[in-house]
Amino acid sequence: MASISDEIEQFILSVLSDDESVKLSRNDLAHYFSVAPSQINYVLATRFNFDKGYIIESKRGGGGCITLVRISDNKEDILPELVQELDNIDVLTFNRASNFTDRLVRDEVITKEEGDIIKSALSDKALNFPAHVGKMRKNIFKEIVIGLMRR
Amino acid sequence: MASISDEIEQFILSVLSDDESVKLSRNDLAHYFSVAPSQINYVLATRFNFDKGYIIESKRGGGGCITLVRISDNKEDILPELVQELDNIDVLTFNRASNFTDRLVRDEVITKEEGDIIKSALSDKALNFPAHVGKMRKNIFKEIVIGLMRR
DNA sequence: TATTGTTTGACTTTCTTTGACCTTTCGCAA
DNA sequence: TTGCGAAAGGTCAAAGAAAGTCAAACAATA
Repeated sequence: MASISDEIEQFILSVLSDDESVKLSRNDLAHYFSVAPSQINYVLATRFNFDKGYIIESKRGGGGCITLVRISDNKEDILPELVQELDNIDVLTFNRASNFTDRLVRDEVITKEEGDIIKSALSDKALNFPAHVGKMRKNIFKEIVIGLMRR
Repeated sequence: MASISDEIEQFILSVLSDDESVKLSRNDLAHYFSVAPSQINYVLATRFNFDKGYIIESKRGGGGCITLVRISDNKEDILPELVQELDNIDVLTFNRASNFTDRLVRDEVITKEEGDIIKSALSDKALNFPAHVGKMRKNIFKEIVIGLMRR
């Protein structure tokens, strides 16, 4: 017995088709399936999350919408591995972040210039604030990596 | 599903084209797009503000109009000016950081890809930690800009 | 029965759109 | 020359239009 969430999942998959991304209207979807709008969030959170290979972006307000992006798995699987690596650690030193970045440059996932930007963002100087430096740097770096995966 | 403000933005960009400035009639624009005249102000304030690299001048009364000027500083001056701007503020919202970044991309100081990395690093998601978000984002961004100056 | 997964709704946040009222400028008439 | 009215544009707050969050209620399953 398929739940309505399963149906919504199938529907979204069908409109996604072979495309790399789709724009969805949360309200329209909810209305179409006669469910609460927040159920769309539930479906996205459970069926189209990062672990399942998707990135969700959205904009609120008038003209707002949800963009669902399928992560291409063949391109660079260094990046998903890196995210997993980051998920497995609690804090990240600048040194380690720097090593990761160098590897991305060496493997031509990013340019040297882009690597430099990342190192700037993660430098001790950039993060000189009074708490949990390691955790937050990890956070930032993870976000940067996720951003790169969209290329 | 672009909002009408997005359409107006695109229209203005198209009439601006490669020119350094363009004269606009608020009333005509509003009438052309069937919106309230003040919506033109909204588009200018959100899409063509100083942070994004534009200056708005206007004259009221009969024959009055709005002049939109694309700031064209020397490329070498953009980054130092930005650092100074950052020194003058205490906190930096993501929105403002995003505007600054867009300008750097527009004026070809950085590539779009590099801009995306910066936005990732400065996103609320990346900085979701429990204290002084604004201050620290400013810090990070300043470091990124200083890093870019070394190129 | 305990746990896991689904559905709903109240409340929040963000961005857009509108309208009422204000200010500046110009041309014309007294 | 002054004053008035029309013709711009400006400001600001309220309403509207999305999407997000979170916890409680409900359902299914081990």
